[in-house]
Amino acid sequence: MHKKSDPTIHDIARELKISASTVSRALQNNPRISLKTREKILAVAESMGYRPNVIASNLRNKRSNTIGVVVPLINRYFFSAVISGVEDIAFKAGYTVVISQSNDLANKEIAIVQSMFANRVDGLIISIAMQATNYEHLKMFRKKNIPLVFFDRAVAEIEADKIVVDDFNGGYRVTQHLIDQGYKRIGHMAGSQNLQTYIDRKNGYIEALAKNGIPHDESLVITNSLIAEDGVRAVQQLMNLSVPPDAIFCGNDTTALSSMIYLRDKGIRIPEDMGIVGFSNEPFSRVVSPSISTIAQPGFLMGQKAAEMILNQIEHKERIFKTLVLPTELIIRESSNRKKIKDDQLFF
Amino acid sequence: MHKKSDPTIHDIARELKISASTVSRALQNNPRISLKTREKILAVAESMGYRPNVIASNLRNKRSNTIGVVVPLINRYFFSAVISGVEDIAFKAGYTVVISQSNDLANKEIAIVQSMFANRVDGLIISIAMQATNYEHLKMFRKKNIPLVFFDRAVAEIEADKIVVDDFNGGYRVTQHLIDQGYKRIGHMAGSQNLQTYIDRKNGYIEALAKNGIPHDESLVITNSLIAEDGVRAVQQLMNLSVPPDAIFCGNDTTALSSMIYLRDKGIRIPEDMGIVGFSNEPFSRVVSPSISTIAQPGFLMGQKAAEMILNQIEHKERIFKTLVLPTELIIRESSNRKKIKDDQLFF
DNA sequence: CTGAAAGCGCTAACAC
DNA sequence: GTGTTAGCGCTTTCAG
Repeated sequence: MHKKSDPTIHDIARELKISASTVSRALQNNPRISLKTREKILAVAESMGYRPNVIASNLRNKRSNTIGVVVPLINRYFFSAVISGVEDIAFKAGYTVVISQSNDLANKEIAIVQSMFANRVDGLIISIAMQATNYEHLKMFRKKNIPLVFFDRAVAEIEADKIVVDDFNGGYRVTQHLIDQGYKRIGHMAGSQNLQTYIDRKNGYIEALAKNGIPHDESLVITNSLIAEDGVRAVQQLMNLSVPPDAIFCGNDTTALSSMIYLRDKGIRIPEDMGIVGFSNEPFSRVVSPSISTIAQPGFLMGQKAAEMILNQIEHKERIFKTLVLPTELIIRESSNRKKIKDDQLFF
Repeated sequence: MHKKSDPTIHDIARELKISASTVSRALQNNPRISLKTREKILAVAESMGYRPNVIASNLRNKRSNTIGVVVPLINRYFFSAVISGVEDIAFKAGYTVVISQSNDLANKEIAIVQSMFANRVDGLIISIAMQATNYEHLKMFRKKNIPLVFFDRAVAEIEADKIVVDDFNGGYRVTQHLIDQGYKRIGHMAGSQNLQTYIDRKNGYIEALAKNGIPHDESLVITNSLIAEDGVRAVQQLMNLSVPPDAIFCGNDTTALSSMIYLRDKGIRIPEDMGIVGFSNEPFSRVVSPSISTIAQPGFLMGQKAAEMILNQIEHKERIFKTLVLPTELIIRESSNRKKIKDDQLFF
């Protein structure tokens, strides 16, 4: 890794003709070491360019001072905001954060989690891959009692700290909002029903319809992976129905946008002829035209909370698992606001 | 970290009444171990739920199998794309990636780099903080001969592998394009002139003006931190000039967008009255209205290349430092295309 | 082909 | 207040 010449506590000790333990203690500000020796040691350490070898220390202490974070995609605003929040808290607490992305693939997720285990992370913060169906790799973490926190996408059958947004409520409010705007036939583009997140969004949608006495029509619900192309395919399918919808609650902003572009190209006016609402409040949703109504999820906060939860488990051996449900916010923008009830300031 | 019960190679050895060294060798597929014993060992390891302790192995091997990545902001499309590229290559090569963000603050960058050194990363990939002015912390990496790769924002005075985009050419082409579109008085919003990146973009701008016989007017150039609010302030300042510009080459897409919104609110038509070009091809730039002309930087590719370079240094002790300049691409969209010479497909 | 032994750099009883 | 010692889990000579 480096030149062999990296100084160790033994080098410092030899230089000062004292023992390595004294050096070790001084470096940790152990009060048993006299101020004088401590200062001498610090001075020599500095002059030799000494840097503690965290690996050795970790081995000895049986901890890595490292928190693992696994996300489906780094390269997505919501997830990078979460990572940013985790990093913020963890760094301040003196932890290193290692990040990996599963690309939503079960196999990559398994490999990552095993590698993190082998690296003896002190805790794991994870949002599971859409494709995952088997959770043995995560159960192992639980079995070994390694702190585990799920965020956004949690596994119901595993006991752990969980932090999610209120997807049900989000789905409910989106749907209610569309109804309030006078839309009569509301479709839904749902994400993988393996994930509670998307189940909840859909259930919120169904519940809101029911509460308003609107019959639920399964042909208006399309389930897919919510990438841009899926949005186009789904909207095509919906528009081919004998009675197409006049509004669509899209499972995320990506599909909301791709649907919107498709519809616009077909000459369908938004929000006049068709209402569109997304989910996640991706940065682009406020700046596209028409701007996209959506549900804001507090990503950065979620990351901070997840980090706090895992630090709690790590440092206080907390063993009562909590599920934290963060509120969502309905942001009404142009794409669904045909009654012009409010105007979101189009600005950063 | 875990329960004490994590099995080690000694536990496996005891179980099979053989020595730990044999187990170690078998686990590494050392050919000196007979197939029979190897298989027995693998079977027992599997049944005991053995996972190698990478920390111990790293200590012994004096390497961490870890690559450090430092970015100004995780939560920015370009940087998260780079991270994604690094992660892609590093993971395949069996390395762990640890990521930290400097928030563009010099002090945080120093703390991060020192922490990464203490963690004995095998190499460091970094894009330096805008606020940084002192590079001692990075020189230390060089002195210790730890592989170092700069991407996007490099330090000229430090010898290392570097991978940048052709910012000069990018700035040049943006400006030439604006001239070709018939804009006569072109302003520039420049980023911190501590960073070569922004110096080059500005120099490209100046050179293009010169080549076209347009005198360079310093009052048309505003230097700031290129956050959204800076864009607004800068455009206000430019519009208050006795002869305001009729086009602005913004240092990034964020300021391009905020300027555009400000101008639109003032009733200035884009691109008719004012041409706007950004830089970086943030995802939103293609979907806003008008869509923003910009320079595409291949983030994911850059990350992959950076990872390849560092692996080369780590594994082949490569000591000839290269600077890789990736080409940029001018993407002409609505915000500067008043001659309608081409139409970028507004789609994913 | 397998084993014994030493040591990576640090920490923490346990001594004095 | 400081030193001695053992050991974290793994790898790797060196022997046989």
